[in-house]
Amino acid sequence: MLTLKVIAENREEVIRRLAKKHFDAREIIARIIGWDKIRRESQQQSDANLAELNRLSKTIGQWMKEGRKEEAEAARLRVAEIKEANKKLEETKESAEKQIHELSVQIPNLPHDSVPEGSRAEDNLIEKQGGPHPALGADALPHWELARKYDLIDFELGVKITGAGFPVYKGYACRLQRALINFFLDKACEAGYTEIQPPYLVNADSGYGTGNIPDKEGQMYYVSQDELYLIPTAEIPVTNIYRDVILNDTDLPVKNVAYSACFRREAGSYGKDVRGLNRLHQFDKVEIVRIDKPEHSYQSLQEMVDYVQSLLEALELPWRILRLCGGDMSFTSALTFDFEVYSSAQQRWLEVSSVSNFESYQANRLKCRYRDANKKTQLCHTLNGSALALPRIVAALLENNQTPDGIRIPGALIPYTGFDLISHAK
RNA sequence: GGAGAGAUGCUCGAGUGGUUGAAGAGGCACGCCUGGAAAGCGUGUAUACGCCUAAAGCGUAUCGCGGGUUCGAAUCCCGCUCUCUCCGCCA
Repeated sequence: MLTLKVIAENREEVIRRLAKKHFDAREIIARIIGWDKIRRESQQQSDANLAELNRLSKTIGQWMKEGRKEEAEAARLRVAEIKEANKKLEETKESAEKQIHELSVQIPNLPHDSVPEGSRAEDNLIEKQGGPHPALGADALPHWELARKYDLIDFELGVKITGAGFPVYKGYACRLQRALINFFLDKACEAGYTEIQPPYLVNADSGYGTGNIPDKEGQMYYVSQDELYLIPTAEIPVTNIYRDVILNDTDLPVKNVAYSACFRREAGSYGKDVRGLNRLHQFDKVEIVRIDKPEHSYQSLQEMVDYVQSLLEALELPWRILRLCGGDMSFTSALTFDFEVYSSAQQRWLEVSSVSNFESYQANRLKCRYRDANKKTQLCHTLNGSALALPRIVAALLENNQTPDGIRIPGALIPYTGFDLISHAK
């Protein structure tokens, strides 16, 4: 969330910038500032009272020793009075703090100045594109047909065991997935990321820290017996490593990478969007996370974008990078680049990665700070990106690389798969 | 799951009702010393909020978390969480 300081000191600018996200912040900010006034006033009075109380307590102790009973008794009565008066003040202060907090979490992050205007996915800006587009015949099959043809993925079996959106991978598909995970992890380690294996279930504090709670609470599976959430992305546990942590400026940028299974309820999705591997309740993903100094975070973002691009090029897939418009960005992001891969048989672009700079928005919730060169603590910037999510990569690999002889494996993956062609069920 | 013990600052560790934000040691930083280093000596070493334009300074809160007793709580009482040990179970 935005800091109170930013909201209060740059009121008009905040309102102006949030308009790009189609969020009218005027009223909510006015309310926050109103509560802040109440908060300050009640704290000032309350602190003054407590100061007197502390003074009196010490004096009473002194007087008791000296045997000045009557004076001590009078002071004791005075303390009771102050305490009674302070009760109300503290209640006022606490409720003001609560209001400020509840209102603050409703305000999305400020979009970066370079975020394009727009409200829908069509308004996103195509930043860059590349990769080979295969020339497929009219008889090209979508990946769910290929999955059946080569007995790679059994969607119906998943329905039987669990439900829709939980496919069962078999044989070559499993090898391909393991290959991709290892390939992505190896590449990230080569690029200087430290590998993390995080828990797949997180508590509410962690969900809150990254902004998934309360905003996207309904998208997470919840284990009520233990009050834990299944992670929709490794971003949550990995970023929360740094919750309530003060880093040294020499530690930054922190660069972590984690593979995890991801679980998403995807409530409200339907139609061709969810066909085959396009949208699943459980999938695998390798995620990169960075914690950085504010002045360096946009360079980090660029490095992450370049890195993800290099993965797609190594996989020889047709890709494009979108700079998301204000209306299509997430609540918590300041600048997001989406990566899409062209799924040639479906003839549509599939999102395979989303790389974002959250600036200090998450860090403020996480209380993730660092000590700068002047030993002052200030909020870090957090960034993350998929590098990469598997299912749509698998879909695109199957579709784009289909040949009459079978499905060709890109060269970079062959050392990991141990085969270069999927030509029959296995 | 059952029984017991514990949770103090960057770390270890003292503290069982009164200038204790907290002894002592270690670590770290800076300074002195040295040709250089080590040793030694000295100084410093939490966070949040509020007051102040800012700094300095001052006030308040914080000794796992929440509540209570008391003029006064790290210290007493209650609840919760977590950690450790033993038993049970188990990849």
